[in-house]
Amino acid sequence: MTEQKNIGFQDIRDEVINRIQCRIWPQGSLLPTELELAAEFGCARATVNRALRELAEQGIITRKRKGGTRVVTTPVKQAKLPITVVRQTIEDMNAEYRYALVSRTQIDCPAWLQAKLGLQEGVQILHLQCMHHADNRPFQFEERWISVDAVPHVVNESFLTTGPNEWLLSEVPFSNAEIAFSAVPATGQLQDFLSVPPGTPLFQLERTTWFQSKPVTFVRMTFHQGYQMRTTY
Amino acid sequence: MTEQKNIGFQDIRDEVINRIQCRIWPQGSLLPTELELAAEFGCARATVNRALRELAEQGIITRKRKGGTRVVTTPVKQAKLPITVVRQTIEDMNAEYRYALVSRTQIDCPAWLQAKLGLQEGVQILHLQCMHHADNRPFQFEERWISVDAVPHVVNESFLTTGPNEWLLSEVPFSNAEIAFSAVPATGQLQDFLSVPPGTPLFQLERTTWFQSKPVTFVRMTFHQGYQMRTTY
DNA sequence: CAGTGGTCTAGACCACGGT
DNA sequence: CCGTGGTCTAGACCACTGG
Repeated sequence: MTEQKNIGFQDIRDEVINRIQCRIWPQGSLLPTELELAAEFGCARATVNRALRELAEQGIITRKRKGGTRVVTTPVKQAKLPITVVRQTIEDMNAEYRYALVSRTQIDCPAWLQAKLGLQEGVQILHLQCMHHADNRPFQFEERWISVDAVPHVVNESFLTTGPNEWLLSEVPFSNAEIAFSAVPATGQLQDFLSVPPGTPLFQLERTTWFQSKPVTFVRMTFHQGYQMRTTY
Repeated sequence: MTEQKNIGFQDIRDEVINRIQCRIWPQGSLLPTELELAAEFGCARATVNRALRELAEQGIITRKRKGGTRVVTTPVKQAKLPITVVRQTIEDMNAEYRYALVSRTQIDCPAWLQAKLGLQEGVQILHLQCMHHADNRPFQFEERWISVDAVPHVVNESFLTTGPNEWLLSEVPFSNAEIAFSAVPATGQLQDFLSVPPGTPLFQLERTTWFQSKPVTFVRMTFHQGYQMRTTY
């Protein structure tokens, strides 16, 4: 007796993936309807729906009312990359984390930042520079601008012992952001703080953050020489 | 009469997000059970379940049987970044795409690649070098190694007019991959093909791809000076 | 052991959009 | 128009896990 467990939505999902990979359902082709699949697998339509909805979220198939379900022709893979705080990243490497505040000044919003964040004129900005070390070696130089208007009590924070990254995370959680990765040459402060010769290629991450449609902060994080950001899909 | 439409799972999801942002349910706190929420919103438990499941996938809450649903303390944001073919990227910029094959050789698998892909000894590898141009300016230099064992008929492909990226996408769709981003200096061929002075910082993406647990290809894509990869969350 | 989320069902109604 | 997916319901059973 081959015991047949009840079919679950995961079984259906895996079987659909399999049939697509085996070209039983080639790229661009039309899949059976939910009702037909439910009949084939001997389960409720809701179960098939859940399986196919998940695959649609992953971008493997597209679904249209009345149009049916199709295998996409040019899959657009979505790499999910977890954005954690630096301390986490470093501790995950089993290295000792050390934080240091470099500078902290309150300024009028410079024009370039005004434009980037879409702010009014004359807004006050808290400008911070920080260093993050791993096992006493430079790991990341962080330069950050925070809108005092968006987070008024930021002015009461010294940021001497805790980085702005972690403070903002608990203060303004679940915000939205735009991220840009690039390669930049080590110049000015970067040379000194990251201990590299001028012109050294460095990996840089810029992020603009909003909370409920209100600009909160812009940050530029530059990593040590040779840093790699990794992910999977 | 304030007409009250039926509550949908999206309404519940948005309301939960709102309550979390307003600190009605602070970080780390316990949410009501699905049954309680269903009663409050006047809908079925399945509807609440769908809403909360979605938030759990986004990493905003964590759910445990018997343990209940909690707001996470340190949200780990997941940036989704769409991986498309270069041609698509360029055409989306309204630029003219041009592809050129630089070299194509079949070789014994070098030791470093063997280790990286976990291949046997003496495996045959097709080694390709290609250039991708946008409006006749260098955009990306692509260096690729393909396992002949995994995709035997790759040897019949000249890759004179179509890049290996697009060919593999239609040949081995829906594969898994590991990705690494970094900043590298322009050296050797990179200087020439990307028309930059030696040492120029360049953004580089390396990707190893598997199909059904079998290593297929390793690719190193180096972008033109100043390239930025962007995403959102 | 008992409470909570995880999943499935059979049925229903609706919204979109191709024919 | 009418077929397809999108969603909701009321109920059920199960699996995990905290007390």
